[in-house]
Amino acid sequence: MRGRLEDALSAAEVFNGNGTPTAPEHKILRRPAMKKALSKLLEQALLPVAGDHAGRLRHAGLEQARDARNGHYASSAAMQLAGRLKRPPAEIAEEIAAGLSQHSLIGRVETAGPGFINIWLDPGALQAELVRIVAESDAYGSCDIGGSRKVLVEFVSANPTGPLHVGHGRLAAVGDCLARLLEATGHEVWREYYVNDAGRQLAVLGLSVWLRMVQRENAGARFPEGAYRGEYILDLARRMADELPEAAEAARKGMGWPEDEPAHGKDADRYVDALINTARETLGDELFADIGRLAGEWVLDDIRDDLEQFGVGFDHWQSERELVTCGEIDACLKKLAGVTYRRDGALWFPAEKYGDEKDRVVVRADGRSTYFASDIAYHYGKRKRGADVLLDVLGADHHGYVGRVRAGLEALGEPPSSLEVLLVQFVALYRGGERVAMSTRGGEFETLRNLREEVGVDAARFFYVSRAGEQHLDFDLDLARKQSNDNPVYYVQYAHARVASLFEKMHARGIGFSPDDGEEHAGLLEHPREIDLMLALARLPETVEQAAVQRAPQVLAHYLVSLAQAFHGWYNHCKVLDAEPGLRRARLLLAQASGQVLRNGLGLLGVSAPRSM
RNA sequence: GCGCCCGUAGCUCAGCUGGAUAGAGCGUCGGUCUCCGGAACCGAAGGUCAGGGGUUCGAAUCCCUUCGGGCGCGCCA
Repeated sequence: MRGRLEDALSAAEVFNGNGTPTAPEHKILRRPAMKKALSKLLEQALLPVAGDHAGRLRHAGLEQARDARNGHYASSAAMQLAGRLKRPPAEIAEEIAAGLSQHSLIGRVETAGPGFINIWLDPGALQAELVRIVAESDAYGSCDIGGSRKVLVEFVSANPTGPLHVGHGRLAAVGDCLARLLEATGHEVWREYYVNDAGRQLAVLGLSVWLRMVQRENAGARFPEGAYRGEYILDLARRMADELPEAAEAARKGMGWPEDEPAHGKDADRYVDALINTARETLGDELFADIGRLAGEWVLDDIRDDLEQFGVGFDHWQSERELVTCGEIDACLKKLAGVTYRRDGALWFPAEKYGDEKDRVVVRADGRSTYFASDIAYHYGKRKRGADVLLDVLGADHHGYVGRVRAGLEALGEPPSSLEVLLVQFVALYRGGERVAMSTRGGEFETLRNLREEVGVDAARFFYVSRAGEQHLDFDLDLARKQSNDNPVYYVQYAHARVASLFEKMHARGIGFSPDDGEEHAGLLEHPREIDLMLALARLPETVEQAAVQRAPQVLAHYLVSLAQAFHGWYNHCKVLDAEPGLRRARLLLAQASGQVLRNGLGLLGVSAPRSM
C-alpha cells in the first residue's frame, strides 16, 4: 500500500520563490479542522443547556451557512433540542450563544429566525489558518480519521473483451478519486482490478478474432451477429496471424459453417456456441484456446495502458483464471460444503437464507464453477488478505449481484457489512443530438481512449467526478469537445496558474517574500474578498473528510469551483504586488496558501495543477 | 410482473443524509480594466424541485401513490 496522496502531490512545486519547502516543522500544529474545532466548542456550550440530550446531535447541528448573511457556520441545535427540552427553541439558542465563550476562533455569534445560532469566525483565526496551510503544505486537508483501516477498492474490472468505453471511464475516475480521498483521510488503500478471463466470453473473443482471420483470407466469409464486431477485432486478427503462423495457415484453408445463421437473441448465442465448437474442431482445442488467451492478454494490455494514461494505477490485477487454477475456488466451496446442496445435478448455494432473492448455482451440472463462485472466493480472499472494508465501485447493472456476494461472505463467517458497494450509473452518450449505443458486441461505442485524446485527461476526470455516482449522466460529445475551454476544470486550474504567474512576476520585479513576512502582516487581511477567500481555504479539510466519508467525490469538485470563484473574485478586487509593502506581504501569503489548497484539492481528483496554461 | 436507481433553471448538474429567500457552470441580456494572464470580474432574466397525498416547528431531502426514464431478475460473465 502506497501513499498516493504523497505521490500525487510531492511532484508539485511550491510557490515560495526558491522552490524549497517553506515552513519550519514547529509550525505544524496538530489542530483539528476549522469546522471540527467549532463543533467541539459548540458541544461544550451545549452541555450545560441540554445535558445528555446534547450527545444525540450530529456535529452539534453545525453546518456551513448557505447564505453569508447567516454567518460562516450555523447550528440548528436549539431547534432539534426544543422538543426534548420542552422549551422554545429561540430561548435555548440564546443560552447556547451566550455560552459560546469568547474563544479566539469565534468573531461573532447571533441568534436568528426560529432558533438558529449563526457564527462568524474571527478574522485572526482565518489568518492563522493561512500559516497552517503553508506549514502543512501538501498534507493540508488530510487527516487520520481512517485510523489506518484497510480499504480494498475494486473498480473498473471491465471484461478483457474490448477497449474501455466512456462508461468505464466514469468508474475509473470515481474509483481512483475515492481511493485518493480514503488515503488522504488516513485509510490504507489497495486498488484492484478483477479480470474476468475464465469464462465463455474469452472463447467468444477468440472466435471473433479467428473469424476475422478467416475473412482476411476470404472476403466472402460470414461474420455472425453474436460475435464481437468492433474494429479492434480486425487489428487483433492481423496481429494474431503474425503471432500464430499455424492459425494463419488454418485461416487460409477456411472453416465450414454449422448451419443457417439464426437471427437474434438467444438463438444467436446458441449459434455462436456452435461456431466455437466448429472452430475448436478445425483448430484443435489448444490452438483455439491460445487465440482466445492471447487476444485477451492484448486487450488487457490496451486497457492497462489506457488507464495508466488516464492517471489510474492498480496495486493488483486479479485474474479469475488464476483463482480457478490455484484452487481458491475449490477451497472456498469446501468451506461452504455445510450449506450448499445438490439439485438437478448442480451444486447450489442457499443465498435466500442469507437475504438474497433466490438460491444460486455455484457448480454447474457439467462440473464447471460459476462466475458467482469465483466472485465469492475473490471477495473472501480480499478479507483473508487483511482488508477491513471491501469497497466495490460497480456499474449500476451489477446491483443484482450485491445481495448474493454479501450472502456468500456471511456464509463464510465474514460480516456482510464489510462489503460496501458504490453503484455508478451508466453514461449515456450523445453525438449530434443522437444517442450513441454502447455495446461491445455491436462494436459501436466511444472509447475512453478517444475521449481522452479529444477532451484531455483533466477535463474528462473533472467532468466524471463532478457528478454524483447515482446520477445518470448524459455526455454530449460535441459539447464536451466544443466547450472544453468552458469546462469548470480550466476555471480552477486557471486560478492556480494565476498564483504561479503572480510569484514569477514578483521575482521579475525583484520583490522578496517569505511566509514569515506574510504572517507578520496577516492581520491586514480584512477586505471582504479576503475573508471570503480565507474562509474557502479553511474549508478544504472538512470537505475532504465529507467527500471521503460519504464516498462522494463530487463534493470536492464543487468545492474547488467555489474556491476558484473566491480566488478570482479576490484577485480582481485586491492588488497584490502593487499594494503597500506590509499588505503586499500579507496578500502574498494568501496567494501562496491559495495555490497550495488548489493544488492539494486538484491532486485528490487526479487533475493536474499547471503553473501556466 | 417483481426488485433497485433516478426525475431540480433552456442545457448539464450541485444541494453537506430534515433547516432560513433552492444554488453553480454553459447559454441569453447588460456592464467592468492604461488589467499582477480577460480562460477573469460585476449584475440581470430564468424554478408549481415530475404530479398528488402524508409525517412535523420546518420537506427538493423521509413515507405512500401516480406518471416518466434507466438497470436488473441465466447452470452468461
